[in-house]
Amino acid sequence: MRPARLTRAEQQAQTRERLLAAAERVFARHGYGGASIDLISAEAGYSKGAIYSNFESKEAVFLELARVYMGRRMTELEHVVGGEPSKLAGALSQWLQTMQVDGDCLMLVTELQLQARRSPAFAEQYYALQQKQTRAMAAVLERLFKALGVPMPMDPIDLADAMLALTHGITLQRPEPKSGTPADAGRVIDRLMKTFTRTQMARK
Amino acid sequence: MRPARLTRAEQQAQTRERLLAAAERVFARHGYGGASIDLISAEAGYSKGAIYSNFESKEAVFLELARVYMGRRMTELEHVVGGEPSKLAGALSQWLQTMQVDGDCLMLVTELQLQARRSPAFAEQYYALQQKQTRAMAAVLERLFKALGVPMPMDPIDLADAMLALTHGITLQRPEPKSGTPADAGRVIDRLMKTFTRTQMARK
Amino acid sequence: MRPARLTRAEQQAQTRERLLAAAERVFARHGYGGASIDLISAEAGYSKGAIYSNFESKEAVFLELARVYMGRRMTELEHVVGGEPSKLAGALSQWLQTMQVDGDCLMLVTELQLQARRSPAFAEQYYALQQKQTRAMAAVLERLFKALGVPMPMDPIDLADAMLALTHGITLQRPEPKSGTPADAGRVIDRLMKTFTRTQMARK
Amino acid sequence: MRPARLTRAEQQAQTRERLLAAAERVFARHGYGGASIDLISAEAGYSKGAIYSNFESKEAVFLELARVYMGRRMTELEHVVGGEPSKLAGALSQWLQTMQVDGDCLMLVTELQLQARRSPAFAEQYYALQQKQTRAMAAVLERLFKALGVPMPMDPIDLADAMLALTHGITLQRPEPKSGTPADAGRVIDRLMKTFTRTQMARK
DNA sequence: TATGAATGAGCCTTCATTCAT
DNA sequence: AATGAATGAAGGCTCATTCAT
Repeated sequence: MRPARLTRAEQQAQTRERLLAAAERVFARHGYGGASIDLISAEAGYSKGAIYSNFESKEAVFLELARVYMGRRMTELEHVVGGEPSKLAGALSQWLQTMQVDGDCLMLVTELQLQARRSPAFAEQYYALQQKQTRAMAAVLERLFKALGVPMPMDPIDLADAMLALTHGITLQRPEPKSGTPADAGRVIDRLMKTFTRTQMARK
Repeated sequence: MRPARLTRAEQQAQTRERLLAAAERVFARHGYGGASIDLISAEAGYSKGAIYSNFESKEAVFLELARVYMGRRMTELEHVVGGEPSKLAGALSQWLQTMQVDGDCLMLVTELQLQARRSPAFAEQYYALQQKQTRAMAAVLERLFKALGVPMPMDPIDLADAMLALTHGITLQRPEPKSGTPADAGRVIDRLMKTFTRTQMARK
Repeated sequence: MRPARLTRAEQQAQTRERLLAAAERVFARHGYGGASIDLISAEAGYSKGAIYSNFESKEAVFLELARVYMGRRMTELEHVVGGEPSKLAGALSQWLQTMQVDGDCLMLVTELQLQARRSPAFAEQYYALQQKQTRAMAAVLERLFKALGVPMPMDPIDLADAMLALTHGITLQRPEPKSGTPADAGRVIDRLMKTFTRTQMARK
Repeated sequence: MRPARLTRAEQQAQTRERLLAAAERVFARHGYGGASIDLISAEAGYSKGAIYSNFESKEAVFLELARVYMGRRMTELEHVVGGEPSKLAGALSQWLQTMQVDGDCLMLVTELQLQARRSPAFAEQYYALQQKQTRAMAAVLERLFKALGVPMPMDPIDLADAMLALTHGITLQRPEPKSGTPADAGRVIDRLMKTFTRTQMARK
């Protein structure tokens, strides 16, 4: 049987993961500039040094976080694509809403995008990840419109881009919904989506 | 006759304006946290102290900048509303494109929105300004759809919100267009706009 | 008749006096380091510039203040010396108590003494003024003991020195008396004084 | 066996002590306001940051210094109380003279007292320490008078207060004795002390 | 590997001082 | 003479990073 004690490698992996999870919360809450190494390591229950044992620098933590976070979102999105056609619209809406429900998530993405605008090195990595996401989203939309028997109103990639931008943009430009209040932004997005599909049908 | 030398009040007004202009560039380039008082004053050609002769604090500079910047955008938008109906669509598109052409503008707005999420005091002031903008935008859209004889696909305020969010979001999520390259994002927005109006007409 | 308007010279003298009075309050309240030129001039109802029109520098204001303040105390003390012998003890006690009643006065004297320890230039001026004060005090004591028919327990200058030091020291080392509460320090000083005179009488 | 190298805790304790020793010198020389963190850390041979690794803030350094310094004086005083009765007067005189010999000590105490007048938080801590000192001093005086068979001329606490105030006050109001010159103030204090005790005996 | 004391660059802010008005 | 905008040198403090333990 596996011993209760973790091996060295597992230990370190665990530390790394905890640090990244803490970094996600702290970067989201305080932004890149406002997040200090001290804050992050304390949030993870470690000392400053632990970060430097696992990452090159503060920026490296951020970069790795970008990879991990975007990867997670991608995985979720792939589940949506692979799901049942009848549940596509709902699952998509759900996926999009995450950003509105989870304020941390919004702030984190915004910080990533700002960083990409500022650091070319970071940009290269980040835009590649984002492009993958857009493509996956486009695939979802294609399946969705096909399932509805409605022609797409524009290039799928452009539409995917627009949907992602809209979701992010509308959430960012509104006050954080008070807990308990339903995120109003979701309603607008859904409404827009329906407009597309319904009016298209009407067209025929 | 007016003296060649500026009066003291004029002098100070000039300094203030130059500082704000510099602040706009620096905040946009480095973000709120990354913009230092030193950087801003140097960019304006003054010493650090000049800022504190004209503003209460760094945050006060940022707040004033928000007011001035949003005010400018509002004035432009009001010109669009007041313009000739036939040129409405073009003028609107133009107005929206500013954000894509001017990277500074984008970064600044993003910083404003982030700050609003972080500082309740700032939020209060900022969201009020933004709401005014949304309303003006809604008025433009109403005039536009009426001129085209097309019913609006949704509540004008929601649509205005969506258009603004989309413009901002799509620009932020794309790499900064290399100078010379046309901003690709504009194409998507225009395409979306046309989809709305054309399909609606088809509906009849 | 004298015109209501002051002459130039009178105007300036008035400004100077007001500035010094303000300086006294502000230096006392905030100490030399904590008193800013802005604070002083504002307290006097003028702008910063007024100070530099009337004094060389911040230190010059302090120096002049020392002269004016010590001069005032000397004048008061001379009134005590010149007064009626029977009222000598009371008047002296009164004079000493000023320091305990007026917290500002205490802080100011302390600041002067500290400055004298730090700046040799200042020291030269200050100790001369203080010596005059001590001599005057010694004269008062001599008259007092003679009036009481009691021999002085020690050299008059030494005793004067001791009394002044005691008054200052005991006030400084106690918490500021809450307004309304009688200054407790006065009691100790009077007690000490009586001890001297009474016990001396008993000696005979 | 103990390693030649200090353990980490010992290292830090050493740093802390050196910083405090440096702070004592610098605060004494320049006063609270004039002592900068830079100056203190440089005097100790460390960088600015070392102070913030060991103390909360500048005021915390000062407060800790007050504790350490007053503690040291208390310990010395307790040795005086516990000493042989016959040597009491001499030891006491010695203890009091420290303030006159050590200019730094004087300035430091004065700064402490000023700070207590300005900061209520500091006051609370400081006056408690001072009260302990006064009580110890009162105990010394009681033993002294008893050993001499002389009744105390007033309440022991009041007399202790007066002696401490006198010592401090007389030193502060005199020019710093040139090195080599005997501190003249000591003579006055001893003379005063003798007056008390001798005259009291005469009384009988 | 993880710790955390120490470093030192950099930040926001204050303030004595200057000088054109 | 008085004003107050602008200067520029500090000052207290934060924080990414290093390194001995």
